Amino acid sequence: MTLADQPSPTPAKRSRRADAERNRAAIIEAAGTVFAEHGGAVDVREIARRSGVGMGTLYRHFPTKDDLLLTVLELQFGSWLADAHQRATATEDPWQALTGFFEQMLTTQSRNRAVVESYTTNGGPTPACAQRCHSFIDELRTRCLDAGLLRPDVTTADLVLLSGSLTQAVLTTGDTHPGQWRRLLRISLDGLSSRNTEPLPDPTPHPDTSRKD
Amino acid sequence: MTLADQPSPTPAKRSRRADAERNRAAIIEAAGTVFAEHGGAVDVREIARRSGVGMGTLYRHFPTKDDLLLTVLELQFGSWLADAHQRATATEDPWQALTGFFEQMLTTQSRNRAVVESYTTNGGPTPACAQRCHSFIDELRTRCLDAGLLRPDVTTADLVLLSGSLTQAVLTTGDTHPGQWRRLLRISLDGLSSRNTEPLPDPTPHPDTSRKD
Amino acid sequence: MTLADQPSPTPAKRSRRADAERNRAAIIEAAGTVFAEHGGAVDVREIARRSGVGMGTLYRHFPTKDDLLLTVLELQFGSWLADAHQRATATEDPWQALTGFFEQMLTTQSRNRAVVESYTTNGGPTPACAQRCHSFIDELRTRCLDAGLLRPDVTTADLVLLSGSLTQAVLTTGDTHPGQWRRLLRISLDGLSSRNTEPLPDPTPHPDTSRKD
Amino acid sequence: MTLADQPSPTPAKRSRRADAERNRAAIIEAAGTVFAEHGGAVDVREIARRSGVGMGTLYRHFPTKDDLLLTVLELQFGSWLADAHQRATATEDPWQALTGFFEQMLTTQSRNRAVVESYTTNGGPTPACAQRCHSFIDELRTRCLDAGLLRPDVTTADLVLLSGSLTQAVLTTGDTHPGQWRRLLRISLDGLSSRNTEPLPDPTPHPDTSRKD
DNA sequence: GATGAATGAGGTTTCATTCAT
DNA sequence: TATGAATGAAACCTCATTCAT
Repeated sequence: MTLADQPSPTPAKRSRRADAERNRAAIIEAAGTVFAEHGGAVDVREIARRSGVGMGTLYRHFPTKDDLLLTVLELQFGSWLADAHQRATATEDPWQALTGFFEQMLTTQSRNRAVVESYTTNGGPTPACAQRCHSFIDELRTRCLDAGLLRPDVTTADLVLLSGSLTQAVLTTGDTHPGQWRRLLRISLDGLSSRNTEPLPDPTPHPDTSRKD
Repeated sequence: MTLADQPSPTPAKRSRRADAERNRAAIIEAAGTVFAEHGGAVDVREIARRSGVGMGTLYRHFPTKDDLLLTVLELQFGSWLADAHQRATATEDPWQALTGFFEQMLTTQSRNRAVVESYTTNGGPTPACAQRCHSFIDELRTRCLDAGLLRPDVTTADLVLLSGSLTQAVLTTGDTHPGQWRRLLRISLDGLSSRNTEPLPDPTPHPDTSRKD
Repeated sequence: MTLADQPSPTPAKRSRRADAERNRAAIIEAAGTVFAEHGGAVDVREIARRSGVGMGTLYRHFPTKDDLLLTVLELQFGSWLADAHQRATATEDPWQALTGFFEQMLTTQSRNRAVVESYTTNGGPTPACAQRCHSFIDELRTRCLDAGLLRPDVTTADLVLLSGSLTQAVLTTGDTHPGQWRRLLRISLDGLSSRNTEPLPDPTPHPDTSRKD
Repeated sequence: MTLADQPSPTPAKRSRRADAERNRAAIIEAAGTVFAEHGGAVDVREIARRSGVGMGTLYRHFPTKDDLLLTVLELQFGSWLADAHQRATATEDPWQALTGFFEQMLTTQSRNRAVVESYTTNGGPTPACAQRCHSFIDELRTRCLDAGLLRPDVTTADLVLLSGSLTQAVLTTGDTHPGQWRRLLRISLDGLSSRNTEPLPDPTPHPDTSRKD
């Protein structure tokens, strides 16, 4: 594709690999779309059809439907996180970085049923993904805290939970009220700002301070 | 089969009715539990087993699995809404009423997979349910607005969306971090308070300010 | 079908069960035939077709293809062993009892691919079956030994192994040379008789008496 | 690809041939092992993997899985028979020759699932193989008969059948009771000896002397 | 009206064979 | 010519729904 393309010294073995790789990419792309549209319960055949390969090819690349789903989710998650990282690094203002992160996350994962399902079922595509996401959000949080912009007792877990929660909202309103989630995001961000001085409730509430039932 | 079969003057038809009603109730109760535990994708047989009736009986009362699911969701939703109404009426302070509403909603719908799924898929169990919920929340909003406690441009749709969004968070953390969602709720409520003066973004963004794609 | 058929006092519940039982029997019968003809690797659909039931019915009665196979084998084995027991008890002469046992076994299991496969793979349909068979053969052996008719160092394991071995021979010649296995049986029985006085080789041969490779 | 590719005066075509022959040998060797271990139902890929060639190469040499299986069986059978022949020729004592033949057969074909399967399914790898085996056994039989060591009415078919039968026994006990089949062999051989004077039953029993069923 | 067995389309996965490189 | 990815027809099994009793 680039000018530097080796015209002939490439061994034959390579060209086959390229074809397989193209198929693999097609499968992943199709699966990404289909899973996003219909969730993880779709018929595998739909993916095979959409990617233009036979069932056998699909199962050669991914030994199990679940493997395919996980691979797709991890890839989507990975590329999203990479993008998020880059944007955050490029943004001077800590609060802007945090805001931008949420914006991008919700824009990207909007309409992706499989991703939202994964949040509901496993708290994220994969434990590893969840961990990476946690680390990244922790950076954003630290930056905001150091700048005195974030409520001091907001934990990373709070922000992670907020992400998943908003993701759900985006999916819900995706088709009908496209822009509405931004309002919710603003509300949440305002609630996160250091202007709010009251401490957040203890995650493990004292039995005497909580109501009976 | 014998004459003694009808011990009371009640005609046979009526006793059938009572029996049928009891069955219907058993089915609904069992379905409520099972759908809440496993989501809408459970095997119908599990419900028949748990309710102690045969498949035929179940399908006599509910012609479709989906009918059963909807009925159950509507009933659960109805009783929840009635309770919410009563509590709200009994609460003087508008803000307390709003807060209590969210608390109760999230406490009740926590761990109910079917309800959360319904928010994701259809924005609520039923259009009718969504409408009733909307109306009720509108009342709470109006009370808070009149008392000057709520951000003036918060719409009812915003609050409804927030409900669904938080519901998701509750389900996610239900088993592992039981109390954490209360922190998220506090953050959101703080963001809703009238202390926040900046206007919320327009739900239907102007074409010139939004990006092309 | 017979005159004694109860016209009505049979409760409804019973009749359903009877139908199901008839289906179950039909499945077992069909499976018995099909497995015997084609071995354990046949398509389950063939069994469903032959028994006149749908796939679901088949899988309601037997949760797994393997369950079905095992059930069929156990039943066939059980009825065969019961018959064998009865015959042996009815036979005075110990040697005749032993002979008759082999005759009946080989006659019955002739042409049954699944049974022979089970001997090859697991040494019998089931550990339990193998055990019962072992016990029964042990009785026969003891009777012959006590009468001084059997080579004294023949073990029950030897006889069991001989059974499986001959079974194979029967299957092989079943279609082409129907009666030939009887000659083999006679040869084996002659080899088992106490006329043969030389001791049998030790099952764990001494390293010095065995050849190098 | 370069001129140096042809170090010897042999034309390129010939080196191809050599390569192809090496591949064919590798396939046969691997297939022999794999079929012996797992039987004829193994995945063809396992053979390709073990032989280090691609699927295409495999199918160029053997147009069908069954062709490969048959070829392998014939070869194994051929080399086995050649060895058997040589040993028999080298053995003076006829009875020893017969005994040695069985010993060698059972030792060699022990643990070879494909061979045993072939006996069950087709009475041997191939009609041709069966024929050659038959001829060879016939020689052994004649020698023993001439020496007056063998029961006079033992046919070659009897001995062939006995071979297949014992083969099965060997496979069955191969892993668990390695030496036991030798006891069975001894019993059979004792039954074959001319000490046994009673005539063997007629292979095609007269309808009047045989029982009705 | 109740029962639960029966149905069969549809889902995931395997594997002998072909074909583009 | 060798390669191994691609193919797709089964194979096994599930489950919403119907129906005979």
